[in-house]
Amino acid sequence: MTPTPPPTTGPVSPSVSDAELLRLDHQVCFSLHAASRAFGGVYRDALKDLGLTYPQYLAMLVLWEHGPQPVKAIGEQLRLDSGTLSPLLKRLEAAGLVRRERSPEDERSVTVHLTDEGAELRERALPVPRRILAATGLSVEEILGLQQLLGRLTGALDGAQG
Amino acid sequence: MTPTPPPTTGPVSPSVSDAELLRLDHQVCFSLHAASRAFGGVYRDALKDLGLTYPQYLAMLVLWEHGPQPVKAIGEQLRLDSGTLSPLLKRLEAAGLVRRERSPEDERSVTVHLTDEGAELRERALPVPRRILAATGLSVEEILGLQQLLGRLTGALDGAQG
DNA sequence: CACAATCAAGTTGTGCACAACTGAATAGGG
DNA sequence: CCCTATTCAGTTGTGCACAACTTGATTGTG
Repeated sequence: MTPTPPPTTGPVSPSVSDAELLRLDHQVCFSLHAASRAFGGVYRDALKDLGLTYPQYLAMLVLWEHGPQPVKAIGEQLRLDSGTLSPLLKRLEAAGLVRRERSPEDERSVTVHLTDEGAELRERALPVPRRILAATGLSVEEILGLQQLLGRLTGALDGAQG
Repeated sequence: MTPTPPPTTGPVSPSVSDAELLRLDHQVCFSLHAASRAFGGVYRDALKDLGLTYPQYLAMLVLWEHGPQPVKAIGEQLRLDSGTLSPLLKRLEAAGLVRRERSPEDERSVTVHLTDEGAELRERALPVPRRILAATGLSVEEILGLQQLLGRLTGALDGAQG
């Protein structure tokens, strides 16, 4: 019955129709979107006691792991620009967790430091990941596989546009 | 003050320290977050010509697939509440793609219909998924596997809290 | 019937994401 | 040395996500 639908583009099996892809696509993009927001919900609960949002927690992870660094470096690790980071870091500063200082060598740059309070918060954050990992219901192996696949995916998508 | 590493939860290998998990966790949550946003960027490009954002496209997919339905039903399929959907649908209505009508049977409910213009937009959206799929650099099999894993993940996370 | 509980959609307020832009500082080329 | 281009952080504006709340309709129970 199929008079061979148009072989529009390269690597994708051309035996699948556009109309079918519109549904498959629904599933893929939606699955990722939903998973990301479901993660956000679980983190919201886990981080409530710490007074952090999920992206604020990501920023704190960077500082806990790698110490004081400029806004730009944090942005590169989280793939966020200053339009997102500037207000986020100001909120962390208002909460007393970080300090922002103009770099003396380069007056354009602002270095973000942990305060004592911010450094101490790490202790209270330590049990969070185990809680999250348990909530995923996945094995460590599956998590690692997912991570690797997502890494490849992000690399390809970033390369395609952006 | 536990000298023994806490056997806190069940399925997670207790041989991994909290400190290591704090880094693993960084990778997992971050990978998903980054992948989701990378997807958003590619969709942004692909949907620019259609004048749709990514979440607006998701809402249109639901209407293209399943026809007119109440706001609540759309919200259940996209896992979005009225706080997100109400303004989004108002923007789609302002763009002339949908119409919203109070249901005569239940005056609380608002049914969302496609306009002719909204229905026609589907034709122009047909090539989008193939473009996205190509940008992922993944095979259809990998996509399906990812989808399935993400579905399990979302189910577990939604069950854990939310 | 009356009235409390529930339900749908919408509103408000906070925070994130990102494009487009501003302003100040620095680096580089003539 | 000057002047242009680039870089970094920040600001503005739009849209999404979600909690908490409001409003009006419906349902259920006494």
